[in-house]
Amino acid sequence: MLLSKTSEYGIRAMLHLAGIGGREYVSVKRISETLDISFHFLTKIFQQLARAGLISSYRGPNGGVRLEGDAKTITLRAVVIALDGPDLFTKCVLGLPGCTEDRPCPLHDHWATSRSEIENMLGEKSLDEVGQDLRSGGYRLKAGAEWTGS
Amino acid sequence: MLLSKTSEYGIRAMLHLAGIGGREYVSVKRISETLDISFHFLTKIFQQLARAGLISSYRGPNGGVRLEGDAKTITLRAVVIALDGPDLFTKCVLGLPGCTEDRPCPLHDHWATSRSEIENMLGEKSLDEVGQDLRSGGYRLKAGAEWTGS
DNA sequence: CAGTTTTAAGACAATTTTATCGGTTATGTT
DNA sequence: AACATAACCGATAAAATTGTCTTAAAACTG
Repeated sequence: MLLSKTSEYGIRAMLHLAGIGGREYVSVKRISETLDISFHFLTKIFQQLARAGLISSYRGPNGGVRLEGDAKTITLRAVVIALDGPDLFTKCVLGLPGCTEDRPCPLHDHWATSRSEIENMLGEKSLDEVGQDLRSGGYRLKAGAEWTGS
Repeated sequence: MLLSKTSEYGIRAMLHLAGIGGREYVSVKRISETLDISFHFLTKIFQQLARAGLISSYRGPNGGVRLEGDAKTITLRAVVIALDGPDLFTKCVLGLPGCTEDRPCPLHDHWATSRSEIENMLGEKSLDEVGQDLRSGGYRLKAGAEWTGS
């Protein structure tokens, strides 16, 4: 599995926020119900994202979470790094410590290519852009739903 | 993490066998010591690979495991599928069931590209070819070793 | 101020993955 | 036949991941 459940949920939630657009706070409860994700688990995920500075949160009535700063500058790559850590983009595919150009594993170069392909996929598009895709319709963020942009 | 520990170990062990070349049986104990992998764990991995038909095994003195059939036809893709299952090559990157062209997640197309890149990396080269690379030197399969082809 | 809504945070439980251990069975050697 | 080697197999344990619950703390409402 490429991504942990934590990252899967986190990405879906962040894309959902991007799809909504706007700067209002959205309650985690609401998001968890819309996307069919465990509320308490999602809460923790947002706490991590808040510590990483990717969202801000607000307590009390009409509180919730929202994308922090400019959605144009947030990438999925940053979300994955905040939740799963940077291993996917840095570690040897065979788990060998100190796998470098000098002392490579047999897959070193090949994996470097695949990895940058993945890094591109997650890093080239901003959350804002994907949000626009979502609003244009035709995409979904949960099982069985046609669209979950809002 | 792209691959499970099981697959990481399995690939390293299979590449090791390919690097040795030849048709003799090599004991799992010996392999586990050479590659610094838990013996009992590696035993189980080879059992899975045997059930998948990628290796054959032989009990008793001078027994062990060896690549089954022609090393030219075995790919790392087959090893990963035997150990981790086909999910990496089939499932939605966000874990959404039924994510298809018709009803895609926002990453569907992008992931399809990255995925086939990975599938290529693991599927285009045979174990035999990587084995030759190993014998030519300069690669390693364990932490801290210069070369573990034999 | 009391009560409600909502995130924050930590403890706890379940599940999956990773790893270890011990005994059994097959095979070869003496 | 007795012994050594080595894969096979099931049970167990440790660790990481995933998920749940409970209590706090903050913010609003009346």
